[in-house]
Amino acid sequence: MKPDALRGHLDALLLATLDGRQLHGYAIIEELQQGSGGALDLPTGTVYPALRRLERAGHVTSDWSTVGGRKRRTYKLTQAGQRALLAERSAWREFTTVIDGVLGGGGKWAQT
Amino acid sequence: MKPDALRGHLDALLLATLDGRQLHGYAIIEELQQGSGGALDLPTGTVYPALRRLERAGHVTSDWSTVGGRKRRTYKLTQAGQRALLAERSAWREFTTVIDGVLGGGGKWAQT
DNA sequence: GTTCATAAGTAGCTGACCTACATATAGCGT
DNA sequence: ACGCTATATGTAGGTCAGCTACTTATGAAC
Repeated sequence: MKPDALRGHLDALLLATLDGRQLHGYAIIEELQQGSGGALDLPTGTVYPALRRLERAGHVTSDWSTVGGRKRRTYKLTQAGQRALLAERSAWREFTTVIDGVLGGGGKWAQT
Repeated sequence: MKPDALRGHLDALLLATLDGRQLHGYAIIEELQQGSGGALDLPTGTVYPALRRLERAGHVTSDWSTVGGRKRRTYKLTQAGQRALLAERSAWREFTTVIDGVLGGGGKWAQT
């Protein structure tokens, strides 16, 4: 998959990954990798700043913990984040519906 | 719909709109607007440069014509453009499958 | 004669995402 | 002791697609 097709949809992926659980950045990356069958291999330089953005936006909060001597910053959704996730999901549905319409039936075939 | 969710998918829309017919830029914009039920309202500053990009890439060719005293640059797909459209369609399908997986079933529910 | 619809275009900005790098600990092998 | 790999977090800087705003031009309507 071309790397920046994600543009504008990364937040949705992160919020969805954090839905109902607490994860740290590194774990989120692995989770997305596995959950997509290897199709999503997000670099840390993409994910960490994105999580900070989400935190600044109030959609997630973070806490530090130490596991096996290593520091982790674990994130979880806020209530605003939950709401944002719902919004992202419906925006995604609308988006795919529109594009599907053009790509599949918006052209010359359209037989209404 | 948030304006730049399109990033990376505009080419697919333009190629699909031109599939099997010749259109000029202004008509493409209107076509996309109608074909999407008003959801897609692309500014000319987005579409014209994109068409030029596609022409540089060899995916479309353009010819000038004059209708009612107004000059139009009409575009049509090249064979490479046809191939590109097929590629864009399958990339789109893959993309939505991956994101749908994460957004819908990639999280805690995944009950495989 | 000015306003609207049609038609095409450029200039400049923004910012999300990428690439590449820096930092640090634990554990393993040698 | 030393280096390498996996784990874990982060920053600096660049790219470039798409956006905003503007310019140019014709024909029709008023």
